[in-house]
Amino acid sequence: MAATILVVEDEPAIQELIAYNLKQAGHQTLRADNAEQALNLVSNALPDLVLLDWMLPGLSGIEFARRLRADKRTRTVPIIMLTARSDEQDKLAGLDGGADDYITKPFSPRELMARIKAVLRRRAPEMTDDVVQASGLKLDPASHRVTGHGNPVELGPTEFRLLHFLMTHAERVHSRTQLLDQVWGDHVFVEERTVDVHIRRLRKALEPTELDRLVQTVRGTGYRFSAG
Amino acid sequence: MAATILVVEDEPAIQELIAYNLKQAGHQTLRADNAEQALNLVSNALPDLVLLDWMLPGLSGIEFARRLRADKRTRTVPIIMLTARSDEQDKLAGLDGGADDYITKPFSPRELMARIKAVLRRRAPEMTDDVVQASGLKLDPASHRVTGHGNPVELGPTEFRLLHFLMTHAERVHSRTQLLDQVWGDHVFVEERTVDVHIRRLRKALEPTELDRLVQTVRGTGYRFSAG
DNA sequence: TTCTGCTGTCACGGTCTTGTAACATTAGGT
DNA sequence: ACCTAATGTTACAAGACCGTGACAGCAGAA
Repeated sequence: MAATILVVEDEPAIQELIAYNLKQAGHQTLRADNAEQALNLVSNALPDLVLLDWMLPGLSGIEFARRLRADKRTRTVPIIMLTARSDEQDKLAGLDGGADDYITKPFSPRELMARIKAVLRRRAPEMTDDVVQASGLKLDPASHRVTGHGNPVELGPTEFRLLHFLMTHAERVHSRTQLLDQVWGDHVFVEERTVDVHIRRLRKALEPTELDRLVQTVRGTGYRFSAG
Repeated sequence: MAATILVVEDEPAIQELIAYNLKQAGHQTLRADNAEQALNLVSNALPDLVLLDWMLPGLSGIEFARRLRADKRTRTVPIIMLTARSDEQDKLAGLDGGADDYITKPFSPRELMARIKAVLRRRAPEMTDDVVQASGLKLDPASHRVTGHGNPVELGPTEFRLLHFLMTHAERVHSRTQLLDQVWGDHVFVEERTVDVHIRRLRKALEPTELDRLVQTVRGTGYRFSAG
C-alpha cells in the first residue's frame, strides 16, 4: 500500500477513526478540518487519494472537489466523498463534482477500506500491494521482491518503483516527463535523460532472464512495458 | 495466549460463563457490569481485547466502543460485540463503532473462543502464544524461548518482540516507522535509527546459528523476515 | 551501594544509489 | 549512403543509506 491519503473531515471523532484505520492499513495520513486547510496541504504535497466530507464549515466539500479538478496538477487525484445521508441528489452532485466513489455515513471501517482499495486499484494501481506479473516476470510490492522465471532479480529502489509503475500501466507509452512525475514525484527537478539511464539499469538487471525485451522504447515518445 | 480480556456484560450468569471459559483458555479477565465501570478499568490497565455487550444499562455498548476508539491510548484495542439478535441494523452500527467482530447470543463457548483467537490473530498475531517457526528458527511465546536448529538463542526483551513481530509478519517489508509502531508502541518517541541497532543486536544473537540471514535489509525501505 | 543487563543515541566508515555529462550507437528521413 | 536527432551506454562524483562499535542513563538484582 503505502499511499498518502488526505482526510478532510471536520468532526474530530470521525477523523480520528478514519486516520486510525488508514494507519493500520499502512497508509500515511494528512488531515484537515476544512477545505482551506486542505488546499494548503495539497499545494505542498500531492496526496495519492482524498477522503472528503460532503458537509464542511466554510468552503464546501463539493466546491473543494471542483477546485482540485480545475487545477491541472491535482486533476488526477482520486476522491472519495463522505456524505451524511444516501440522498440521491447529493450522490449525483458528488459524482458530478468529480468524485471517484462515494460512501454514506454511517459506514463501517471495513467498507471504507474496501472502497479505498478499489479506487486505488482503478486509479493508481502502483499504490496497492497487489502482486503484478506478466510473461514470467513477477513483482511483489509487499515483500519487495522481483523474480524472472522464478529467479530473483536485483533492483535498486528507483528501478523497482519504475518497473512497478510500468507493469501496473502496461501496454501504454509513457513520456519521460510522465515517468518523472509518477515515479520520481511531482516536485522533483531532474533531467529528462535521467530516465534513460534508469531504464538502462532496469534492462540490465532484467537481462539475465531475457525479460529486458518487455521494456520497450517508443522512439520520439517514451517507454512502454509490454507483455508481448 | 496469555491475553488480558475485559468482559463488559450486565447479566451475571453470562458474565460468569464467559469468564470461566476465558480462564480455562488461560486468559486473564477483567469484569464490568456497565460501561462506566469498564471505562474505569480501562483507564487503569489496557486489556488486550474487549468483549462488549451491546445492550447495557446506562452508557450503551456502542457508545463505549466509540469512546475507546476516540482515545488515542485505547484506539488499537480489539473489540468483539455481543448482541442479542442477529439484527442487521445493529451489526452495521456495531461495525461502524469500530468493532472487529460481532457474535449473536446465544453463542457456544467454543464459538466465542474461536472468534477471540481469530481476532487476536488478525489484529495482533504477535499477541497469541502460537509457536512460530521457519527455517530451523523457532520462537515460543509461551515459554519465551528461541532456538535455532535446537540450540538456545539469547535475546533481550526488545529483540524478542522484534523477532516475534517479524516472524508473524514474514515475507513483508516493514519500514522503520511501522516497526516502531508495532514493536515499541505508537505512543513512544524513539529515533528511527534505533531500529537498526536492535536489528543488529538481533542478528548478532542469531549469528552462531547462521540464521541471521533470515533478517534481511531492503535498502531504502526497511527490513524483512524471510524463510528463503 | 555496586553490579549487571538493557536501551536509546551518536558518530564514523563503508557500500550502494543516483543524477549528469560525455561519448557511442541507432533509427529514419532525404 | 549520409545526416541528424534520439536513444544507448559508460564513468564518476556526490550523497544517501546502512552497519557497527562505543557510551551514558537506567532499572533491577545482589
